[in-house]
Amino acid sequence: MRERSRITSFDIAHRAGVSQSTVSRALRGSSQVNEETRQRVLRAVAELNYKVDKNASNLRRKHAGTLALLLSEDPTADESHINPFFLSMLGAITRACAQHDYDLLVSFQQFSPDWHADYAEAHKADGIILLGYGDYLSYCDKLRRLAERGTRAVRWGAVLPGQGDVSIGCDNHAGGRLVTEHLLAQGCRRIAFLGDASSHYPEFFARYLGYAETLEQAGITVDPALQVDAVSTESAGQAALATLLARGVAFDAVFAASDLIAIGALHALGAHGLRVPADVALAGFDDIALAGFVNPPLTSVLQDTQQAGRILVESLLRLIRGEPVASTLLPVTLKVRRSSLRREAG
Amino acid sequence: MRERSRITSFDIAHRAGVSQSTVSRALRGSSQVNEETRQRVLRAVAELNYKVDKNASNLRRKHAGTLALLLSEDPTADESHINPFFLSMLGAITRACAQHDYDLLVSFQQFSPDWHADYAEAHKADGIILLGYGDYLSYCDKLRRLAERGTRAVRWGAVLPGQGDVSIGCDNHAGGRLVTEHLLAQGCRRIAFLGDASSHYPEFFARYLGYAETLEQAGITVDPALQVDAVSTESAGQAALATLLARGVAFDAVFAASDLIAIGALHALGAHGLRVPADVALAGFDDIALAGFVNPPLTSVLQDTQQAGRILVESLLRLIRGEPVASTLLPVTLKVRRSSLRREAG
DNA sequence: CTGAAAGCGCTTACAG
DNA sequence: CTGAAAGCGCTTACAG
Repeated sequence: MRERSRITSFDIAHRAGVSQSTVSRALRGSSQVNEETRQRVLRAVAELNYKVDKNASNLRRKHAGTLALLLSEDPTADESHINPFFLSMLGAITRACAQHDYDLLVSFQQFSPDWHADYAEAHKADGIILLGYGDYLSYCDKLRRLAERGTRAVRWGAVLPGQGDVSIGCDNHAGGRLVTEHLLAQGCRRIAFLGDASSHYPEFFARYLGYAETLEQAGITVDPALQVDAVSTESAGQAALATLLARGVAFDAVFAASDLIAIGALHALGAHGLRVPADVALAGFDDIALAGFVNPPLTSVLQDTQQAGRILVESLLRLIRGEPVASTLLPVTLKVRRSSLRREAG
Repeated sequence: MRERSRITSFDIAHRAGVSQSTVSRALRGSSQVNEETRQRVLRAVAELNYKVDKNASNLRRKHAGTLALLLSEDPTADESHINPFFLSMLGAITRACAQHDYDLLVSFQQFSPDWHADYAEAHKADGIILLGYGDYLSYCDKLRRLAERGTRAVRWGAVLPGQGDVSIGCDNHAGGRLVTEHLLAQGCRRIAFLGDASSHYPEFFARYLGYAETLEQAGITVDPALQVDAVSTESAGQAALATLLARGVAFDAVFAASDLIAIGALHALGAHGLRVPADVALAGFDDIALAGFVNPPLTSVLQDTQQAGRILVESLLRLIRGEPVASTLLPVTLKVRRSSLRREAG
């Protein structure tokens, strides 16, 4: 495959006038090597443009030096339209991996149904990061199987009490409250919720619970007719809003469980001649880049993906080192934009 | 790191009652192994849930079984806001790698300036895929250095005559023509171009040349005051449109060199009280998912990312096998949406 | 068709 | 502080 004969640690040893073991020690930063010797080795390495062979090193150390990222999106989602929220996470995870000198292997679940076997067990990766809004219950037993086999895994998602796994997630419940309180403060009283609200989608469900709780505390009865299921895509958002309209119930605000749903809803509202925010206030969740660029700009809940990515990687590395790791619940921030400002837009 | 002792090919050999070499042969699909023996091996593999150790296999075969994807965005781009166009490519590339049984290592250039050394030379990957709108001239010599060291690389980008490398790109020139012809057909005569138009950004430049050529063939003189530099971000698009307005030149259409630029421009137009398409027709390039969801929906040029990803991977694999590989120029399609329809919207 | 053996390029006890 | 040697788990000539 590679025609020019490889430079190995023996070549370095020869050039530096030391043994191959010393080269290895010098390069791995062993403290028990003379500083002058180390410098000689480092010079030879630079001159010959040598790089340690990862396969050999990893084989010997029984360590892959690699984390695998498994992204499982809703089956309904078109693979070419991955949720931008995940892209943002991917960037953060990639960066965190690089900082810890780990490689990142990326895989999309749709393409490899047998991922639990493919990955961690092939010893390609020391651990895996699970990302995705897939049905939670449906992969609970996959998670269990992974754990049984000693595979280290962390996941982005709902942080639920009594979970055996390590989850990093944002405070969806608080996010649901923030949005709902804001909409109430704008004078809205009939607030629709677009998004699945069941234990199959615990993140959406927590947002829904925050919404429902806030309404009740404000003395407003939660109307089931105002909730419509939707997975996190624009088309699901469009469809959900159409369903809502078809029900003929009155509503003065829409709280979409994700920005993609909100953008779909925005589209559908416009198509039905409803103005945002004048007729209907609208808010989403995730604060994807796009949220600030739709018209009107979309009120949303910011999750700090940079921090999330870092914590996912660091938690996994701790797990790999056998250290105790707890789940983490990250705070959220409400980003108010024009889509929900009825007072000004009146 | 991994407490439970690993299952190796020796365990399989023992259980199947054959030698370890036979296990290896059976698993690599060697034709010189008895079908019955192979079945016995396969059964033992299934029972013990064995997986070939990639590190050992790759070390022995001098083969990484991995491709590296290097994404280099504009330095100005916020890392959390990667161009969705690239996400779409990433999906396609991941899928193509999986189909060819290669792993994909992902890296973002901002995080590792010395990528040319880090990657291919560390023998982590058999070859690399370069993705990104970075300054072309500035990495021409990086490309040359990679080639000198025998690194296999393919890139997504402009396909220029006389390039020594393997590039896969879309027909940007044709795309520029399509957009411009369409805007002319809508009755526009003063069409601005937002995007860098120099050899530093050959893709944008090709789009610009298609634009300029079409105008001239229509008897319209290209006015340099109507071109404003912009890299591919929303904020650059906003800034470019502000610059255009500040120049005080009249324009009835904007052709943005990318959808992100177009969306930034759309934002800025709205802020200045200019209606799209009534006052200004607008078109972008890339046809990202978002293009259909902004208001009004954005006319754009579709590049087939699924096909592009597949061809990038297949070209690289051919290069790795030492087969001759040519650059590929992919066709584009104009997607007309409301943002450019002045006739109807007039 | 199958087995015994060498070796891929490292890391790390073990002995000095 | 340094070297000689074993061995990580495979693949693949080599010999039958």
